[in-house]
Amino acid sequence: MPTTSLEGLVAVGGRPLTPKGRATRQRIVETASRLMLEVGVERATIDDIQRVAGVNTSQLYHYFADKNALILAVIDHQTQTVIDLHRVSLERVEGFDGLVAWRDMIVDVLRAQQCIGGCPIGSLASDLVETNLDARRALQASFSSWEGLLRDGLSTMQDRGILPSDLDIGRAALALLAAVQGGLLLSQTRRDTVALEAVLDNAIDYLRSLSPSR
Amino acid sequence: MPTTSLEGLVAVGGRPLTPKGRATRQRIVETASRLMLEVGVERATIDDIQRVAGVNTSQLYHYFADKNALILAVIDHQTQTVIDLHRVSLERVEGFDGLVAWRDMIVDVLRAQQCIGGCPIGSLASDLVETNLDARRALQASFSSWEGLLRDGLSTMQDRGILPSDLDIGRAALALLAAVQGGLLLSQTRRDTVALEAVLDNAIDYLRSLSPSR
DNA sequence: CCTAAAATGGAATGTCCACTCTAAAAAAGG
DNA sequence: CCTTTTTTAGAGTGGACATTCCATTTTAGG
Repeated sequence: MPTTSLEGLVAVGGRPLTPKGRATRQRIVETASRLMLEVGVERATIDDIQRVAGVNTSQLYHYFADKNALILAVIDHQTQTVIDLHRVSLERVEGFDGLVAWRDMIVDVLRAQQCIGGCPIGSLASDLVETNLDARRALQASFSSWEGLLRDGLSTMQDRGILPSDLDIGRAALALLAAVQGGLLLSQTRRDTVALEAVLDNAIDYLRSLSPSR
Repeated sequence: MPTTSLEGLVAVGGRPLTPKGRATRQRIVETASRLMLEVGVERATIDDIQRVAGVNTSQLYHYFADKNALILAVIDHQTQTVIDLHRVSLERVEGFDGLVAWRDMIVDVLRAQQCIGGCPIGSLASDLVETNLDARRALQASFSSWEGLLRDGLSTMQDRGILPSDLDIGRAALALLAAVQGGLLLSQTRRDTVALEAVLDNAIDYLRSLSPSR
């Protein structure tokens, strides 16, 4: 398995990184992440990434064996970004207010970027699932973590009696995640947040309809 | 506006098509549609499409000015396919049974293709929204038609008193469509239909929770 | 300091890919 | 039939793109 145990701490060939090297590598990954989100994985050229990141060919290939390795690093990076963002929002969820705040956060983020770009993980998934097995597996794991965050939030609500104890939390979390993905894709296409708002509101209202304490 | 008024009836330069020409054009569009769905728009090479469709370069460029024109034809074709499929399923919707049958149809189709490929329109959208304005507009229209089909179904239910008269049908239709898209993307990534089933079931159950007659 | 390793520089290579061009075969239609 | 249009043939082109290679500069650590 070509897994990097410690992220971003080695270059090609397992060579260690100096602070400077780590910074360069980081800059490449961040630039690649942005470009791949903006124009897709295929259209984000190595040349483009080089130019925007301000590095040259050797630097890029010093830190990544090939474009595929860079793609996998981008997946890790975007997963980290999304998970961090949603963790702070979801770990405070103790009731429907928290869930609504989470919904608002997602909508606000999309609006802030003018409905451009969609989901950092979802768009990678769309680009890569059918043509890159390693990527598909990594993205599956990303979705899993994200789903886990949601499950934890719902679980807290369940413990507090806000959701029925016989509710299948895992399934509900998966449905919420799907709602986010679909809402983002539609909103990205339509360039307005209505679709995202509608699907998330309905998903949350559905849970509300199950709530015993209401 | 570069709209083709009558689909598939002219070659480049507005030339009319003989039956033979129409067949060739059709074969190209169908092959391109399949390949673009399977490997994405970028990776579906003109060469690949030629080889699989059994045509040569001249034939392809006789019917399509460039790859972009082919892409737009593929969008039209896939839209037609999806709309036709969902119309037969949705125009019978008069109650929740019909909605559930529609859900089952979507799940069955995905299962039949082993969760490979995702949504013919959704994956085009993901590939093209950020880099191809004409495509984005066309796909926006595709989603709109699809949404209209759903709205009609919900409207029938509303007329029959199965859904409350004050329900925002448009918003509900949009949410359902988003659920389909998100469910398909997740299921495609996970290679199982659970995500699609979960999000659609919840979306339908939400509508059920609003139903006066129940 | 001095040496080994890491980081940077950038030209060069070969493949892939969308698209063009010239020409011939087939079909329409008067 | 004979002319015009449509369809098929397929070699060729120029650019884009991922990757390689050789060389120099910078940093780490004893």
